[in-house]
This record gives sequence, structure tokens and C-alpha cells, in this order.
Amino acid sequence: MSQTVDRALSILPLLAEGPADLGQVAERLGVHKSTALRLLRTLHEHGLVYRQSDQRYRLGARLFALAQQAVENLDVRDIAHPHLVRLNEECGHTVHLAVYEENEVLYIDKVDSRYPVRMYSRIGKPVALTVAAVAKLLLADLPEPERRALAEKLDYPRYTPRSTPNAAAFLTELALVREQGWATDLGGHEESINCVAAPVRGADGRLVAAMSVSAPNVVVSADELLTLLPLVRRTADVISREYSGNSPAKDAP
Amino acid sequence: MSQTVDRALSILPLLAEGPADLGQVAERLGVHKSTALRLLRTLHEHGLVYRQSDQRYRLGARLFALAQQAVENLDVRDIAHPHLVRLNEECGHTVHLAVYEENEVLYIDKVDSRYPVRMYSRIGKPVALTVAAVAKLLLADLPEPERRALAEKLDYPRYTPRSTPNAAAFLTELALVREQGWATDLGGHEESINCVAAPVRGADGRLVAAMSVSAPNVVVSADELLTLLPLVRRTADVISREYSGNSPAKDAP
DNA sequence: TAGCACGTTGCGCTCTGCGCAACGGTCATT
DNA sequence: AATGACCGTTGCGCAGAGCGCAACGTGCTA
Repeated sequence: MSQTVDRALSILPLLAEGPADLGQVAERLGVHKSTALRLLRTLHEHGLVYRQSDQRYRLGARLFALAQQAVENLDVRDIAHPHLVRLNEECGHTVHLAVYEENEVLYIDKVDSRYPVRMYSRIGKPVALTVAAVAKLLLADLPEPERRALAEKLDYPRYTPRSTPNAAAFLTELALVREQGWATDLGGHEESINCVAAPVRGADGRLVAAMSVSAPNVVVSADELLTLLPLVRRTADVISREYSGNSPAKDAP
Repeated sequence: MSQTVDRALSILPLLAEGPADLGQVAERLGVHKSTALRLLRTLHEHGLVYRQSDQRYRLGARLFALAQQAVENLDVRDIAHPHLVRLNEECGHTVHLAVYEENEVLYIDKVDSRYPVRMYSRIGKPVALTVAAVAKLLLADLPEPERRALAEKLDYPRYTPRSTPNAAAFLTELALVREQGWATDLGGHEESINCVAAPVRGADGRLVAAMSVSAPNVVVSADELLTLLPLVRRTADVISREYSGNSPAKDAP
């Protein structure tokens, strides 16, 4: 809607691919070098872009700081965190908390497994929508038309033979998840890793987040992991209740 | 330099403080609502801003994705990571990797302690400049005038009684660090946590990163932690060599 | 020394982004 | 149910902000 800002912001994903010099930026934006320079300077002043010693541009420090601050302000996280830690202490596995936002699902908190084998994931990282247990829960909660539309336009990468193959299968899975109120990912993302997930709901009953426990086959089998389901669901419920303000009221005037 | 972009980017830190509605944004920017709306829309299209269900705006998902991607592209990280993991396996404590950028020091990688007591830190988080061991190393490497100028304009928060108190003390410390080629933080940031750090150098001898091992007093005393110094320095040197392309050449045409 | 490549600067034209004012929806008040 | 206040949204005319051009400076290569 605003040409100048639009162009400036288009620089960011471009630089995310790797450092680029002025000429490259100007060319890929389709603007004159002087224009690109002005935009880069503005981005630079705000710290979103950094000029490295060889004069090329990269994404800058403030970007991290902003993402950081934004994550910390997400209030579900505050409430959920101690519960996630306790769950981790009880079962020993990796615990994740994720939210849905604008066609994406993001991890917003994580407590690492106590076992040496760890999953690759990171706070702020977008989640594989078609296979992750938390994604299934969050997407299953969308209004039907939206869910359908999203399912249609997704890609269905075959991470493993057990990955969700297509939109039809995915919608069926979502319907199941919606009904049973929990979800799993049994080797659909990484061959040897299983997850069980449960929903966190707000006062109005809508999903605000989803949490999961993940563990590799070498530590516990899928069946053993499923025995943790009641514990996971109970934890999610406690968080839901606290988030809705029902339960352990701390202090209020 | 570019008014429109400048205003648009000013919205980001504002939203980082917490969600805000259109009126608040317009007021704090000192522009008309319609202007603020146009800017917010553009930010929204790029995914940097998200509109939550109560119509207020927050920072959006793409911000995380960008920061994420940028971190992963930082190539020191790629090279260093396996070494950090190995160091963690050998000593069991939390290992950090940090870089300097535009008056800030950022953690770009972290391997958690195997002990239950963990430090609060996160990848992408700016580091306390005046006390952290990695910050001392990175700042000590700046050209003298720049170092001096930066030291003058910093704040010196008294996190603990052992925090660096002022610019003079800091410059003295930096000179020492520069000479000895390693640094410590003995309870200067958090009372009970100590760190030892060593530099990672590029082919030209300039610092490209710094790494540290951190542990709380309850696990090992400061003296015991210092016995790890040779190991930390050796690891840093290995990374330096590999980063400079000297050592374990993998493949090249 | 000449040539090239790249970042940088100043400037005049014009298109873009600005604020105004009016509209429309939602919610609380009477 | 009707009123009014509040907020987000829209269309528009004006002016100034941002655009591209062309010329300059610098550092590297041949």
C-alpha cells in the first residue's frame, strides 16, 4: 500500500538469504541504486540492517532484539513456562509450546530433553504445518472454510513415508484431532521422532496455544510415549485454566 | 533519511512493548490515523505486524522467521556448532557463542548445561556489555579510539557488587583481556554465575566471535571453572583454524 | 595510466504519501 | 429502541517527499 515502505521491507527477506551489496539490492528491487541506498540507510538507522566490513549489507541486530522482545511479551508463554518445566522434570523429554499466527505455527517456548539426543527446533521457528502434532491441533481449531482453504494451498512435503500426503488426508486427520482433542506425530516429520500434543484454551474455548512432548524412538517407543498423553493433557488443562484466570489467582486489587 | 520508511520502522519498537491499537500508534508517531493505518497495512502485508483478534496490532511471525534465517546464515555459527557441542559434552556446562555488531554483542549459539540449573539466556539476545566475558573479548578487539568512545557512552549497571563500575575500570579490564587473550566474568552479571571466555579469530587475526563456558557456583567454584580455561582456549583455536580455512579441509575443486 | 566497478551526491520533476473530512460499524448509556 | 461516543476505514486534492538521472570520487585491475 505504501510504495516506499513496501520496497524497503522487501529488502529484508532478500538479505535474509545472505549478504548483498548495493548493486544487487537495487537490481532485485528493480530500482535505481540511489533509491536502494536511501532505503538501506533508513533500515540501517533503525538497526535492522548491518553493514559488514566488506561493505555488504546483512540483517542487523535490532531484528533479533525485536523478535526477542515480542516473544517475551506473548503472555501465554509467561503462564505456561513453569508448567512446561515441571512436565519436563516429570517425563524428561523435550516440551514445546506453539501458537498459530497468520497461516503459520511458531514455537514460542521449549524445554530441552534431559536425554543427550535432542531435537532440532528453536524458539521462533515456524513449524512444519502438515505433520507436527501442535500444528494439527491449532489448525483443527480454525473455522471450517478457512481450514479447508489453508489445507488446499499447502504443500505436502514427504519428510518421511508417514508424512501427511495430501490435503484430503490432512483434513481427515484434522477432523479426527478436533474430535478427540489431542494429536500425535508418529514419525511424520523425522523418521525416528514421535510427539503427543494437547491444546491450551482461553476463556472463550478457542485455542490459544498447543503444547507437545517429543521423544526419539531410541529413548521411548511410540506406545510408551502415548502413555504420557494423560499427563500432557492434564498439564495443558492447568495452563488453560490459569490463562483463563480461573485458577490460582495470585493478586488483584 | 526516508520519512515514510522511518515512520513505518518506528512502529516496530513501539509494538515490541506490547500490543497497541490504531489510535495509539498514530498518536505516538505524531501522524494522522489514516497515515498510521497505511503504514501498518504495509507492515502487515510483509508479515512484520500481526493483527490479533481484538483488532490491536502486535509484532508478527515473519520477524521471527527473518531473525531465525539471519542467525542460521551467520557462517561462524555453522563451523563452530559441532565444537561447542563437543565442549559441552566434555565439561557439561552451558556454552555460548557471541559476535559483535554495531555497538552490541549478541549470542548466536548456545548449548545448554547438562545440569538442571540453567542460565537465562537466549540466542539473539543482546549481551550485558560491561560485564559479560564474551563482550569483554569482543570489545577489547575494537580499535582504540572506538573502544574508548564506546566505553564512555555506556551505562554501567550494578548488577552485583562485582559488576564493572565505570568506564575507567572497564578500559583497564579490556586492556588486560586484550593482552592475556581470554576473559572471565566472576559473578559480575549474576551473583552466583561465573564464565570463562576465549576468542575466535579470522584469517586476518581480527576477532570474529567469542565463546564462553558458564556455570553457577553451586555446581563448580570459580577456581574449578578456571581449570577449564585451557580446554576452552583450545576449542576456540580449533574453530579459528577451521574458520580461516587452514585446517580440516573437507572438499574443494 | 587508463579503465572499470562500485558507492555516493545534488538536483529537478513528478508521483506518492499526507492530512482532512465524511462514512460506517460496534458498544455502552438512557 | 434510540442516542451518542468511539474507532477503523475510505476518497480526495495538495504539496512535498522520494524518485531516477547524471556526474563525481575512490579503489582495484590490467
